[in-house]
Order: sequence, then structure tokens, then C-alpha cells
Amino acid sequence: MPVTLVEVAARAGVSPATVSRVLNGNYPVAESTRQRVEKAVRELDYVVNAHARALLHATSGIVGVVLNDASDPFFAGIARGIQGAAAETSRLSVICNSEGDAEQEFAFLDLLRGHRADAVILVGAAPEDEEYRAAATTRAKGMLTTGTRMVLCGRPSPGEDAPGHVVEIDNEGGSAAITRHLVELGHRRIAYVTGPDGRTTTTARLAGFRRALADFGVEADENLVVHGDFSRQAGREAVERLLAAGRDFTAVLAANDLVAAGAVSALRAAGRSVPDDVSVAGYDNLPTAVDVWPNLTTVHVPLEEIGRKAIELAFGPADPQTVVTIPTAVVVRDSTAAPAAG
Amino acid sequence: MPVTLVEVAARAGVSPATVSRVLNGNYPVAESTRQRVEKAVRELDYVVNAHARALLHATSGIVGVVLNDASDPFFAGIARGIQGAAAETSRLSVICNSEGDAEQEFAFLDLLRGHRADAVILVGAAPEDEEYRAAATTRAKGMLTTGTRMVLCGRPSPGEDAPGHVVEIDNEGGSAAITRHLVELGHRRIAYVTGPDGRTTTTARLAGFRRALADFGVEADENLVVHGDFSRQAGREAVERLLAAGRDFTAVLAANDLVAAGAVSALRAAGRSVPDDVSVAGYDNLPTAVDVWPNLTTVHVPLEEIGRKAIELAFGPADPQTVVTIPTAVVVRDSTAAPAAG
DNA sequence: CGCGTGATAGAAAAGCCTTTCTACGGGCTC
DNA sequence: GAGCCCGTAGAAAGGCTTTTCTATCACGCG
Repeated sequence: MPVTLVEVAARAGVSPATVSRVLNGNYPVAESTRQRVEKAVRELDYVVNAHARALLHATSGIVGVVLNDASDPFFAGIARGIQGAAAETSRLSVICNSEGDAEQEFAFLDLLRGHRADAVILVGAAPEDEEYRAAATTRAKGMLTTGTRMVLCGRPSPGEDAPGHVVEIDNEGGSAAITRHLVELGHRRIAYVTGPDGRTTTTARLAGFRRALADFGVEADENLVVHGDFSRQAGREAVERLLAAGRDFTAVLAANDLVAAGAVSALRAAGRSVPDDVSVAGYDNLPTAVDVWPNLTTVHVPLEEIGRKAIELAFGPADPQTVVTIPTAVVVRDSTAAPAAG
Repeated sequence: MPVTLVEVAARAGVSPATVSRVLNGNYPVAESTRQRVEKAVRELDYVVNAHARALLHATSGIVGVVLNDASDPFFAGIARGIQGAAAETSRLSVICNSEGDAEQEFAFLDLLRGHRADAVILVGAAPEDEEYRAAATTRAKGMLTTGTRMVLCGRPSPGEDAPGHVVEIDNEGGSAAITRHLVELGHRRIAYVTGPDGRTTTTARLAGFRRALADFGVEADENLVVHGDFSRQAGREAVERLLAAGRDFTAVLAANDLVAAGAVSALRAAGRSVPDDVSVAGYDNLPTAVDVWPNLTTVHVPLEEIGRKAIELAFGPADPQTVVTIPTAVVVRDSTAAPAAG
């Protein structure tokens, strides 16, 4: 049913080869012939079959982006950067939601490999267990044999032997910096609401928090570390639990801005004023950070830039195994202040 | 370089046909043969070439989603629904950001057609000019000849003659309902901050606003209608302009929740309390609506459900031209109240 | 004992485009 | 006027998998 190149050729009264050459413009074709062919293409509303083309070229013009959840603004920001940069190399980006499930992630990886994706970009924190590491390394090697470039974005390389470039976010540094900000304001009892357990990002951010406290000689109270995930809901519940347990704290540091937003609403519901009674700080500087009142002090992460960088690494000169670390910066807004006296 | 089916066949000591049959499981193969083949597949880490397969089937297992901006929570929500539902039919969703540019949108459409996408889902408001309508109709017809199903989501059909299903959002009804809510609270001077000009969604929501006012016999003051786009920035600036011009209003109705969030922050910056001095209402019930303080009164739009519905229409029994209208519902929260006396 | 039958496997064609190789005219040079 | 080269176009192969059609083998039955 779909129109083929052969039909176009017949209509234009030329050979298939000529039509192909007009379409690709990589071979001289007489002006009059060209026009006849172009007319036939228009009249039949013909588009080349990308599969037949890819079959010859072993390339598809597709960039796969595998992430946890495209509706999460963190991923959305990075994906946006990737799409923009990929489009500039006239490639089509495919976004795949793995829902944080390793099984699904691998399924997508195989699917993309089957489609001979030019590159696959894995975005976001990875599970930390050994089994996942091994499986990921195998997959990464497989990608190479299909000529698919791999870039890891916001997660460390699964291992020395795994091929692929890496765009890392300075999570530990940023987390340490914002902790420092709180300590310098005078906070000593700081609650920390983590991201999901066993994820690289969670671990790094928590480590930065602990390191900064240690640097100042502040003792970390493990009762003030509450585990959650990267959602508003988690932020709300974590703070509710802290309050219910009667914990004493003057600041809450959240795994990201969504969690911070949840924390703010829980504090408000409990009649605590932010930042007068309790300071709250987030991470990522998501658009939401300025919707929350008071506007969130947070750590800026240049999401789109990270995405662009990933594409740059994927299609740039192929030095094997480049690792780029994206710096972060504390953004002070209205949700943090010196603790109330006493 | 990539492993082919023929190589797998050679290694397993069988014919290519047999390998294909093991892989697809659609033809009896002796158990011992199957095992040999599976071993070879594992050892060579083989994945079928999706292009060669698609070349035969004239189908690709891909669903194209074309939208303005995947990082906008409105689109993200719908895309999420689409992805989930598409995955259940084991199809891969491709998200394409058109950035609201018709040129790019058409480029993606052609690209997807070239890839023999099983379906293409166009999400979000469309330009209202005749030229666009005509071009869109042509494209839609072309899709049919390639066997690609078309679904329009959150936009009306470009015309009677254009094929494809439609999932419409009851924008006018929702807008009228929330306007009614404000009028019933006692508001008479209501400012309206629109979405981008010349877009179907903008027009419909504005029409609902006007209709509801007319129903109550409230005269609409055109000075209170300010044009913007669907961003926080637009909401902020619109309200700043209204205030600077010394306009008198007791409520602001925004084209969506992001705009409403911007409006709230502009009002707060100007020392007006929400909802005591001015009520604010949004649209879409985005996650952000409950981050804003006070939590936004808004119109709930079931985004994921819309996405799922789109897939259902695309791959369900192919009645031509189904139109489904998704109802909306007012959600009253804390950003609206009766106007101050006097 | 020959042949039909069922189970399994192979051969070959098809699907659509690109690209190399070949062919054909015509103008130019000597 | 003969031989060449250039510009242009066609023929045909190649790329990878699926699927139809055919072949083989073992077995059982008449």
C-alpha cells in the first residue's frame, strides 16, 4: 500500500537508481530529470522507507534516551538538552521510560540495539548492586559491536572495563556545599531526607552531607536521616515522621527540590514557619523551586547543558571513555535563614 | 561488524530459517535444535536487526508522540500515559519535541512516517490558521497510506476530511466551570491571563470564560484580558502589567497552573495577599498546583488517562474518526475565596 | 514391503533502497 | 574523421530477516 521508490521511478519514467540519487543529492542528475522526479515524489507523496535505508547503512539516525520518568522535571530537563543537540545533528531522539526498573531498562537497551540506534544515553542514578553492574557492563559491550555509542549521564561508569562516555554531576560536592551553607548560617541539627535507597545519586549526596558536617566537626545524628524517594510525597511523609517522633532539628536538607517542596508543605501544615522556625534546602534547582513559597534555596544543576554534553561526547571525536564532571552551584533564596536564637 | 542471523545459524549448525523460527517461536522446532540455537544466540550476544524485520512486516513497533515540550508537565503527563499504554502493547514510544514550531512538527511527522511508525499521536494545541490546517490534513492522509494510525490529543481535528481519531479535552466547559466558581464566590472583576495566541486551547478556554460571565450577566472588561503563553514568566509579567496599569480586579483566572503560579508570585511581590486580596485559579491541575502556596484552585485534567485513551483509539477496532471528549472537573483548594467586602 | 503421514529443517524468494559497475551519446581534440 | 572523455542514466547486486514451499526422515499401516 505505501508508495515505493520503484513506483516513483515508473511515474517519472526513470530508473530507481535515479530517484535515489535525486533524493540523496549525492550524484549528478540532469536538471530536467531532477524536476520530473521531484514532481513524481510530490504527486505520490513519497517518503523513503527508513528501514530499507538503515539496512544498507547500518545506521538509523536515532538516539535512544533511557530514563526513569520523563515527567520528572530533572529528567525532562536533561532530555530536553539531548533532544535539542541531537536534532542539530539531524537525529531523532527516542525517550524511553524505564520506571526505574532494571528489567525494563535492559529491554529498552536491546530494543534500541535492534533498531541500530546511533547512540544510547542512559540518564539518572543506577542501582548499586553487583548484579546490575555486571549486566550493564555486558550490555554496554554488546552495544559497541552494533556500532551504537553509549553515554552515561548522571551516573558513574559501571566499571573500568565498560565502554562508553560519562557525564557526571558533582553530587557529592554540591551536597557538601549546601550543607556548608546551612552550617555557616548556624544550623547544627540538620535533618536529611534521602532519595531512593541503593542508588548512586542518593549515596553521593548523602556522602557530601556527611563529609561537610564532619569538616565542621558537627556530629551527624543518624536519627535525623530519613529515607524516601524523589517525590513530594516522600518529603511530606519524612517530615511528618520526624515531627511525630519529636526530633529536634532547625533545618531540613532534601534529596531534591520535589522532596523539599513536600517538606515545606508538611512543616507549614504543622504550624512551623519556613525559614523562621526551620530552614529547608533542596537540590537540582528545578522550575518548581521558585513556585514554592518561600522560594527554595537549592543546588543548581545545569540540566540542559548535561544533555547537550552527552550528545557532544556521543558524536564527537571518539576518544574512548571520556568522563566529564558537571559542576554545581548553591543558589540561595528564601527558604534558608539563621536558626531562631536559643 | 554486528552479528547476523546467518552467523548464528552457522555457529548452531542450522539454517537461518531455523534460527528465525526459534527466535519467533511461531513454528515447531525440535527441543535439541532449539537449545543449540539459543546457546549460539547467547554466545554471540545476538539481537535481531529491527530494520530487516520491519522491511518485511511494514511495521516497526514504534509509536511517535509529537508535542511542544516534553519538560512541560502538561505534555509530560500525557506522554506518560501514552508510554505506559504503548508498552502494554509492547511498542516503543518515541517522543519528539516540536518546540511549538509547525515546520519541525511536520519534519517529525515525515520522519516517523519514514520509520513506518505504527501510530503517531499529536499532542497539544494546534495553530489556528488555514495554511496549517491544510498542511496538517495532507500529512494526515499521507500517514494513512503508510498504515500509520493518527490520533490527535488535546486539539480538534483539522477538518472533516482529515482522517484520525481525536481525544479532546473539554476546555471550554472546564473554563466556564471555574469561572462560575469565581462568580459564585462573589467576584465580578476577574482578570484573565491567556495562553499563546492563535492556538485552539487558548481560544477554547477564553471562550468558556466569556460564556460563563455572559451566563451570569457579568460584563467582561477587555482591559482585564492579558495575553501571554503557558509559562510562569508570562503569569508574572501579566499581573505586573495589570497592576502597573492600575486595573481593578479581585480575581485572576490563568490559562494554566504555571501561569497561575507566576501570578501568585507577582501578587505576593506586590504585597497583595492570595486569596484575601485577590483570588487566583489555574487550569490543568499540574503537580505544581499543590506546591504553590496557597494551593491552587484549578481544573483537573486527567492527563495520563488522555494518553491511555489515545493509544486505545489508535490500536482499538478501527472505526474511522472516533472523537472522545475527556471531561474536566473543578478542584477547589486554597487560592480562591470570596472577595474582601467593599 | 511400499507408501502415506507427521514432524522438522532447508532453499529460496521477497521486501526496498543504495551503490558500484557498466553503458551510451555527444562534444572535443588531434 | 577517429578516438576519448565527460556527463548522465540504467542494471544488478547487496543487506538481513521472514515465510512459503519443498525436502527429508522415521514411522506406522495396509
